[in-house]
Amino acid sequence: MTTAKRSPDRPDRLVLIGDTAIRLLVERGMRGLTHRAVDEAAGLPAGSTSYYARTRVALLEVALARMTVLEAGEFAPALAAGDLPPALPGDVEGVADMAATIVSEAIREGRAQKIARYELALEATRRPELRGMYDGAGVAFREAAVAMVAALGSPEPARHGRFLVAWCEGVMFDAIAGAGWATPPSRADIRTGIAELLTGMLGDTARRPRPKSPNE
Amino acid sequence: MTTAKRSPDRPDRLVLIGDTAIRLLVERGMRGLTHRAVDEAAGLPAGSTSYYARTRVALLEVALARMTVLEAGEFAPALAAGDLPPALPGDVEGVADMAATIVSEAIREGRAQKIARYELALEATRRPELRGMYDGAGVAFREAAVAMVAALGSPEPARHGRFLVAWCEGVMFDAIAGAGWATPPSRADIRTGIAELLTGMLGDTARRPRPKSPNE
DNA sequence: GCCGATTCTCTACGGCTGTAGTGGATCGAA
DNA sequence: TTCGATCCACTACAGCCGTAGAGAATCGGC
Repeated sequence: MTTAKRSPDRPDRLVLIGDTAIRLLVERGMRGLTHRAVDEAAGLPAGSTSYYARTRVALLEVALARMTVLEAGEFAPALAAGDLPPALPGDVEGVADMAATIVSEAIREGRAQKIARYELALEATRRPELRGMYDGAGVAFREAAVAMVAALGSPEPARHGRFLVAWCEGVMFDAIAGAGWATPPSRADIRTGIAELLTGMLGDTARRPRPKSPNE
Repeated sequence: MTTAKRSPDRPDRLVLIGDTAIRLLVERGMRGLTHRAVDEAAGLPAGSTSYYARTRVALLEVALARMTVLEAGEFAPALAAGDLPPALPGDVEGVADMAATIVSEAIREGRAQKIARYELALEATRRPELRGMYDGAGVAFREAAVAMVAALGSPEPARHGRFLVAWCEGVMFDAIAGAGWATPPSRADIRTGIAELLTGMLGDTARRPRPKSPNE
């Protein structure tokens, strides 16, 4: 009942502040994100951001909360459509194809959002208040990965899901903020890479109990 | 001849400033790295950092240069000892073992340094001056990875080397700054994961030319 | 022992930062 | 319509920031 009533036509100020904070984080980094800069960039009256987010950590929380919503919105269609987990025990290619789409788009259209996310991840390293919010944000995505590798027949879905996500994160970081920024991998390369990773995970223990060398 | 002569006993001020800047980057983030903070944290007379690094970007360059030296020092023993590339065409386990050691140590003892590196990578996103220096820093490491997978028999060493490094980076980021910070993977898990990735890479194209589905 | 050049210390300055408080505008209930 | 409460715009303030320059200290050649 404290913040329940708002006129529905006005795009909630906190959303605007959150979006602008994310934009500043991307364009100017953590040093460029200030209360006054948000006011200016968002075209808000001076002091507005300082009112809605009284302290700096509150401002970071607004940005992180907004980013959580944005990221959830990205995966919502795929998750809601029941596409994952694909549930076909051997469909490595299908999973690789879908994951490659996500990663490839994250590198290109989603580049800015990823930079903001990295910035907040680093900040969460030093601010316990942000840690919980950050960790909670990607939990649905990570659980989907675990469910997916489990459906593929992984004998260790927890570890395999975690490493699958880590592979994707590493490719994204390299392409967005790392040395690979100038030559981001093609969607096809990513797809092949994920397929190789999955094949290695499933082939070693699931399909072949132990014999390490191929049969010929 | 401009900066050639220095009394050899004094630990070069720039090294001390660089080390301290890295420490501040880890402990307080980009907003905590300031000329005055370095002076104070390093016990230098007020204004020293501002003299050695006249501008802010100069200070970041000092930190990045120092980090490049530190990281080179870590891999120097292994590289100098001729351990890599191991050069045995099928020695997946050996390579996985060595890489797992590097990653596992980076997560634990090297955690702080990695945080500083991420911080600078993000900054390089916005500062072209830092970009070249950052990209050049890890080039030896990445080339070693390419040489290694080539020695293992990879038909696409460039792509495979890149993705191997990306996998490692992803695992490290997750364990250091991501949601996996509370439960970092064990060295054994990392070793297994790398072995799976390499098996998938080499098995799919090298050992079997084309037939995509298993033969049964 | 002297002196010019280099190396360093210290201080100044305009500008930006986080945060809090004050007073006016707006809204819903009576 | 009146009035209390909420929402918001604006201002104040103490402190820290990057950067530049003036002068002291130190060093090496003579």
